Amino acid sequence: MPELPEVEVVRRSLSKFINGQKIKKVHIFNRNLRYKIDKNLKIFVENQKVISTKRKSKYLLIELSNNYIILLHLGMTGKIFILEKNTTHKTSFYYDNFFLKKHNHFSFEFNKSKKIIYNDVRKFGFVKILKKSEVKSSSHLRFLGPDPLSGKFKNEYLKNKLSKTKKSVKNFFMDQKYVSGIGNIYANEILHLSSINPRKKTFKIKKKLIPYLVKNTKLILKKSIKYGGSSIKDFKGISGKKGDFQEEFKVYEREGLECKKRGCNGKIKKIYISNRSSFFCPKCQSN
DNA sequence: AGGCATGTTACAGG
DNA sequence: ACCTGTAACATGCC
Repeated sequence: MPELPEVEVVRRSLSKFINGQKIKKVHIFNRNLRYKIDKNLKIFVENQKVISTKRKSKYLLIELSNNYIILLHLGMTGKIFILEKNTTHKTSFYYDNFFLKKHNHFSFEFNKSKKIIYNDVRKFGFVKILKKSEVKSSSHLRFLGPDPLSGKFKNEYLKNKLSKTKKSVKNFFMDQKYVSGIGNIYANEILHLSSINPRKKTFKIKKKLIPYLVKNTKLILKKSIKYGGSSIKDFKGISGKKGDFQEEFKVYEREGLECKKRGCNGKIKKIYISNRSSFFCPKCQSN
């Protein structure tokens, strides 16, 4: 499910739900994730209050009152479910339903009728507990480039990096050390909006186009967040709500269909770049 | 049945 | 050193 917009959508609702709350109980159902869940998770987390819920790239960082951080990555299929009983509307429906679901890995209980569950079909996600002071230098966050929605991702930065690498522009946008948070879907969409061929080598990109690339990157990601993220396969927000940005896809998964750009009637093509499916319009992305 | 899938990481080879 | 392709991880969907 999760690239930057989906993780941000999750973060926003999660932070409303858990910030300021004390985690009374941790349950571990299945320790097998990308990294085996640390048995000590319980010890560090139980009886701590949630101070903040932040996002860095595709990672979620839950800050606790004991100066530890829960570092969470959703991998491809990680989901967080909110379970709240005694509410009049839909959330109560999810309560019993999701508790019995397959692929639950762990849960945090705030009180008898309020918990969150981490569920991950493909087990590519992980959860780690780190000292606050060690987070930035951790192997996961250490080499991350700027968040594309931050002020650091601007024309000069992109110009500088694009000129110094020989990758295809699509691989560049998916490379977390240059820009962090963009994956396959949004890389495709950003390049289409910017009329740039995904195979184009970064150093060959016209300098003139760089401000558009920066602008379009931010635009696509923000728009997706506004739509609640993309629900391909089965991404859902934490109380079970679907995102709608997939309706806005201009190229992703649109092989053979007509290009949606105004005045362009090209046919979307699917190719593989570094083994990842890539979609583009040969007519308006011939650059 | 086989190919494909939103992510990350390691390795081989050019 | 940089880049690409391949594979691995685990599971489900078409």
